[in-house]
Amino acid sequence: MKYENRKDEIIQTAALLFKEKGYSAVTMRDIAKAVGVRAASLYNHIKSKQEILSEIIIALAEQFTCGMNVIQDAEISSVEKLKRIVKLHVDITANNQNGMASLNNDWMHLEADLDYYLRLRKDYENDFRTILNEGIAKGELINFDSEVMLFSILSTLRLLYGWIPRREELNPNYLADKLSGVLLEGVIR
Amino acid sequence: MKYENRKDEIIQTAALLFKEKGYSAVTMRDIAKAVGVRAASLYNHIKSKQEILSEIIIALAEQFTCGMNVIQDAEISSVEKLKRIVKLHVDITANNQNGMASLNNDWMHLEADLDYYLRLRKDYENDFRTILNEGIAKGELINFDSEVMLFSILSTLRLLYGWIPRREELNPNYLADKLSGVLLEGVIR
DNA sequence: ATTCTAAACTAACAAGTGTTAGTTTTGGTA
DNA sequence: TACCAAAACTAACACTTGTTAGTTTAGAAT
Repeated sequence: MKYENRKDEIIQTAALLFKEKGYSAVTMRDIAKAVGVRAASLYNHIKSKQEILSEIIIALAEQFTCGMNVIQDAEISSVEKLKRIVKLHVDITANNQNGMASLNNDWMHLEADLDYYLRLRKDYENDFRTILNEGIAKGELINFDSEVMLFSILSTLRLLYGWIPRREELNPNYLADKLSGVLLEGVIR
Repeated sequence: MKYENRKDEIIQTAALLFKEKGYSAVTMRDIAKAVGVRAASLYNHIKSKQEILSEIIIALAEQFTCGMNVIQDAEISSVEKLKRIVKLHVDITANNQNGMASLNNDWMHLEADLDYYLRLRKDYENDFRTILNEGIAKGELINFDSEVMLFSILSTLRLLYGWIPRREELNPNYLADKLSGVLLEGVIR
């Protein structure tokens, strides 16, 4: 059972098209054709093109917020928290590669939900920053510029969506492990 | 002297708008208004909207190709080559933040030059891969999955464009140094 | 068999798209 | 001053956009 219902089918189909061409370049007629229906029929299930984008992005942003809250409250080392963040990104991305493209590239086309999205993203980044600074303070992490560390790790995790699909043979646990290794331990012997 | 001529002004202005909303969401009338002119007047300087995108992306792609060729031919260690790649990205991005957004997000809207762009990108990635594999073979780099290493480093470098502008106080040498540190040596003490 | 509702359809809209044709303005050179 | 080309302008084009109105179809419940 690939889709829960027609609305879900429309949203998932749209997410695929948004990933390939971006939100603005995809028309309601494109989505309709991919679903096998006329453009006007889409409006029996969704309110607007905007609503499709919002449902894709907000659902994902809330998954990240939720996952981060769990990690933050766990009583584990800072390094372990970083590993769980990597795992969080790998898991969410593996389950929704197409939607992650919209989250990364089309968030600025949100209208009603733009402020809400920006708040979620800012909070997420602040939580991430806090974990890094705690790790530095406790001596678990090298005392590099924590902004550079945040940017470096997060940008890799953000582009996972365009990379995972090409290596479907990999299971998420293996990938999260390897990625944690490279991101946290570096590449120099 | 900010612009070489009016064509250059149009292209740089367009690049800024493309970064903010994406190629497809920016209209010729948007570009014209930002330049301070009517849309039809743009066509005295450029052939089409497509041409603007091509000039932005291809110029940058060729800079990377050129830079990579120099690095590849240098007689230096693999680690030193990686550091020079980081510097290459920092320098090009610092000089063209807006254009880098198009290179990353709007390349799929290229038409005539799409194949050429894809070839340049593929060659660049292959050269990068070769440097990593040589480093592993010579024992300079940890024997991690080289595809994971390639993805991890390159994805960070690709998103520099959205991050550099927020820290204009940093000079490129300092940033390249810090970034090389985190990317190559990791963050764990 | 009849009813009814969800969901498909056709047709059309007003606004916006990239681009062209033809005309006027501008500012340096003869 | 007269000229001329570069570059601005106005007006319009053919087409595409998201969306709505009104109608028909399909299939489950009575």
